Amino acid sequence: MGTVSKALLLIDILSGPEARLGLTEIARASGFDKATTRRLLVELKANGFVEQDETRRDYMLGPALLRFGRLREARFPYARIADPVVRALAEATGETAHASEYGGGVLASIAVQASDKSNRVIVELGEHFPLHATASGLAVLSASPAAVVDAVLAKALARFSDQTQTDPARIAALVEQARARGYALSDQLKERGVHSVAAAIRSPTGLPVGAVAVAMPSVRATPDAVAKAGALVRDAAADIAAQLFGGRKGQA
Amino acid sequence: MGTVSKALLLIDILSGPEARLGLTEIARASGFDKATTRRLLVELKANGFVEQDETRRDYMLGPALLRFGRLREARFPYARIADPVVRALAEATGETAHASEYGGGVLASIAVQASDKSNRVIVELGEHFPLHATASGLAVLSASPAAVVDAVLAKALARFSDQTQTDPARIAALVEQARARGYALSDQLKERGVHSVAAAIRSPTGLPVGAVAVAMPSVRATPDAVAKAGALVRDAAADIAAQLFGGRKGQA
DNA sequence: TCTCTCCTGTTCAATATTTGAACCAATGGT
DNA sequence: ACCATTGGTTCAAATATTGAACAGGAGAGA
Repeated sequence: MGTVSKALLLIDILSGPEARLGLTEIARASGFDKATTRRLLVELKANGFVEQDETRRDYMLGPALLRFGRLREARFPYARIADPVVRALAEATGETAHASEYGGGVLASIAVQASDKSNRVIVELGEHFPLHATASGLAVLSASPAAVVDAVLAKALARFSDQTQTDPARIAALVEQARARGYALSDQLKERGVHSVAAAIRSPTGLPVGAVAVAMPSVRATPDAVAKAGALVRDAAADIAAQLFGGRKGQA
Repeated sequence: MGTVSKALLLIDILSGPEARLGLTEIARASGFDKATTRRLLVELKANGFVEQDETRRDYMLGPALLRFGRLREARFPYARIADPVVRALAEATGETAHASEYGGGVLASIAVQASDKSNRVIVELGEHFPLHATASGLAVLSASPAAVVDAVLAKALARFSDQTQTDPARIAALVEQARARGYALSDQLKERGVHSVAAAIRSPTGLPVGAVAVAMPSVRATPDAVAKAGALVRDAAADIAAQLFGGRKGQA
């Protein structure tokens, strides 16, 4: 693992549920030595990627991330385009809808609109979606080259619920179904009681840049509701792709 | 210069005016060897901080930046708070207004509202403000400890216009005036014909987290207009600080 | 088609950086 | 007063980084 990846892992750790972490906590979470962790943090801090509280001495995400993030968004307006589509999707289905972006091997939510029902699925902004155990992940895999799918299924098959599939062949079958159907399903794969429907957002080259999904409590996941959501997420994905890549010069 | 800083410099380069750059261009811009540059890029790419076009082979800012930037913003909602204040400021003065964030030694714009006059000052989102030659920079220095001011004035004194001050003592005097006045002025320091007025946004510890500014063409920078803008930016800065740090547990 | 040029990407011995156990000082709880 | 835990520092040993030279491909021009 290169030094750069180590530093970026620290940023990842600071993106966890705890917004502010002390040196020792970060060292523990990363598995690096305290001295190493600190040197990395100091360097990240000097570049504005993390910020340190003057008095409490703990660390948090820095302002540079916002700056670069805004620039990225200005050049590739994923969130700006996905946001309204996600809101419309939540309104049309009455369920929680979200869009995620795929990059660097991770799929993470970038836009969320919660359902207004009292029994609803909660999705956090920035939350990671394991590729093998979420509808969004399966959708992304269904738009990825076979080599990538194989590589993913060869390793990361964490178990989240008693419904999580961990057999590569079974997951490959789910991916294949998703490809044929145009959208992916997750029937409580990651969490009991949650049923998700997702479609991949594809670049002009066909590769996935992310996914749009609707997540509903299993009790409301009737075949009809699922089919309706499936058609809607497929349209939403196509809509986002069209807006992202529509009138522009080629983007990957 | 540590490895991490080198990698982050590449991100900085990719934030330049050219959104997509090839390996050789990035190597040239950074001054690193081609092999080094590539290794860093590959590692950044594996973490989603840069993205590479599959066919053109050139590099651009990656999706992870947006993800972390949104998280940063969710935890420290600088842009969300600054945006409306900046818009109000632009409306009240009829001039271009902007807010910038300070971190990692750089001060960069994070919110901009252009004047609707035809003769107006243009400020780009993400644009850097040299600390010694802009009103925003002087405002930040005026809220910084003397040691920091000295360190800054000891090195970076680039010349931008024939009005740019490069004598540390002269700049220190401007900083002192800004401190006494509560806002800083830049009379064509960076660019001929541009007059700016800025106030620092201070955390509860007194340290600057950024600045708010109004930038007007010199022809409209009458003493009255400047004084009015000064009072407004001072209020705007206090407003933003109050909202940022108001009802919350201590933030740096 | 051949050649020339500029590009991305690779290799490996020389070199500079990173690493981590042991250390210090400070703080807070008992 | 003590112990446990924190942030931070040191320096020889271990490891990752460096960069000149190289390979292969794409495009331009003759």
